[in-house]
Amino acid sequence: MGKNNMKEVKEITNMDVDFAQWFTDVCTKAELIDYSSIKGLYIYRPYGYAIWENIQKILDERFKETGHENVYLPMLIPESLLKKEEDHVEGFAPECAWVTYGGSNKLEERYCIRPTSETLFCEHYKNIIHSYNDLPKLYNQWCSVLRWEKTARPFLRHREFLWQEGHTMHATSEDAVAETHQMLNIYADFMENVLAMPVIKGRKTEKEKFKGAEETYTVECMMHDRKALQAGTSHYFGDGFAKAFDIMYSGKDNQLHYPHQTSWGVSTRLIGGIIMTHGDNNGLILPPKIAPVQAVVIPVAQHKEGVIDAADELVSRLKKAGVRVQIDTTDHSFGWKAAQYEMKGVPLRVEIGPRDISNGECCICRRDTGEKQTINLDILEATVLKELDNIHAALFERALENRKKHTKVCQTLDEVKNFMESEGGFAKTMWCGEPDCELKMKEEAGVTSRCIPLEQEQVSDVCVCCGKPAKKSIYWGVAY
RNA sequence: CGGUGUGUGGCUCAGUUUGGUAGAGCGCUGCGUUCGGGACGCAGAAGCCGCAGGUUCAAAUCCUGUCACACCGACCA
Repeated sequence: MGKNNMKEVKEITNMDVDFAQWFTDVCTKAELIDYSSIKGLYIYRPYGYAIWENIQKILDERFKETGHENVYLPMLIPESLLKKEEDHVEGFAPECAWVTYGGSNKLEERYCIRPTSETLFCEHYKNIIHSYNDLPKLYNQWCSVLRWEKTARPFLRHREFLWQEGHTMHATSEDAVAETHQMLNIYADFMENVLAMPVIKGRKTEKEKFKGAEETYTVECMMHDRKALQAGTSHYFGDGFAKAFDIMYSGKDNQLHYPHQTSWGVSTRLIGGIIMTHGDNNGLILPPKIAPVQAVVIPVAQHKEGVIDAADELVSRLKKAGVRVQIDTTDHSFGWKAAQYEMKGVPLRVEIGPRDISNGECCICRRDTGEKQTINLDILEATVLKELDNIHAALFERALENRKKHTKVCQTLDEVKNFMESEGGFAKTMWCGEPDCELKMKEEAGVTSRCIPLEQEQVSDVCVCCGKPAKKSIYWGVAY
């Protein structure tokens, strides 16, 4: 192992100085995103979109393995349809964008550009669910949705963003609850084992749950700056929507029943999570499993006889081994290329120059640690594959360390306040369950409840806020 | 939606106070020398000064309006 030869990139803001600026610098300089002429509507550039495609590919496989089918529903929702479920419309109406003209004619009824598709799925389900034989319906849709947010940030808060939304209908509440948990677990597994982002699985409080849901489950992640990111959600709806939309099926008992519903989703916000979990002052660091380019081959002194050929040989060998690999034969200097691919977070850099060629070697450099090793060409594929695994493990470990280091068990509100003011992170406490206490935590300590973790731990006997007996443990933090 | 700040070649900005030929660095293109951590020389291209009105002989500069972006709040995947 060689020494760390990386040097800090000048063009991006230091993350310890201004994390928000560092984040936007990475988004634009790593060529993930560009601004469009409308606020909150961003252009996903090829490199950024490729990350999303890799996320899609892996998640889509897992959805299909668990029996889900992809569908596509319209992008416009008639106002009357959106209004059918009261809580739901109350939650989304303030941020809807409306289509009011068709050509040059004003429409009889205005259409909302979907902010989410529960209502459309319900309208459709009403048509196709009649019998217990029609259940379950396990549908998923990959699409974009529109929410007219007041503020916008790349990946974290778009007005239009890409996501998947699963919408399922089940004969019994038990089945629906099981589905809700199954999908939460798929998300958690995906985030940890593919994105190398450690998650806390939990349930949202009444205040934080999705409008119209009976229960909202969440996977919460801690970013490098110790703020929380809700990385995915899974909702159990009970039969509320079914009742509002009059969806019924005949059971084996020849009686009419309401089906029970779920929905679950993750969005391109995950990319924001990846950036803020793994990135450093040299730019992006991509988890190998979703990196569009897993290894970049850089020929050194490429004008010299045989160098490009030797580099091409490495590329085709790695391709054959299943590695997503690229070569850079542009005229930029070696140093420029090294910095460039660090900025873009490519997990491994493979260097080969005249000296290596005569020794039958090449040099491999890890993005996450900067460690370099010179290896015999015989073990090229094995080393690259092994190092990609090592990088994944190291990224996960580092993120987990960060979360552990900045999670504190607190007994009193003052303790939470001090913790948030001094270092910040997740405060783990007991909570009595009263909304008033939750509100007070926000007012006094500036934190919102992140989740009631599924893995409960009795860290005290009384509520952190009011001091009354409490049975639930809960995480608090500042959220994105 | 409130507070603050900013809009000038692709990027970072100077020029605005005091109106008078559109500037610099980086990047880009070409040629040559370089090539194991952001190389160098020479030559070149590139701007309706965010947008719309107004004042003036004359506006990047003054006035009015508007749009966008950034940060901080309130709201949110």
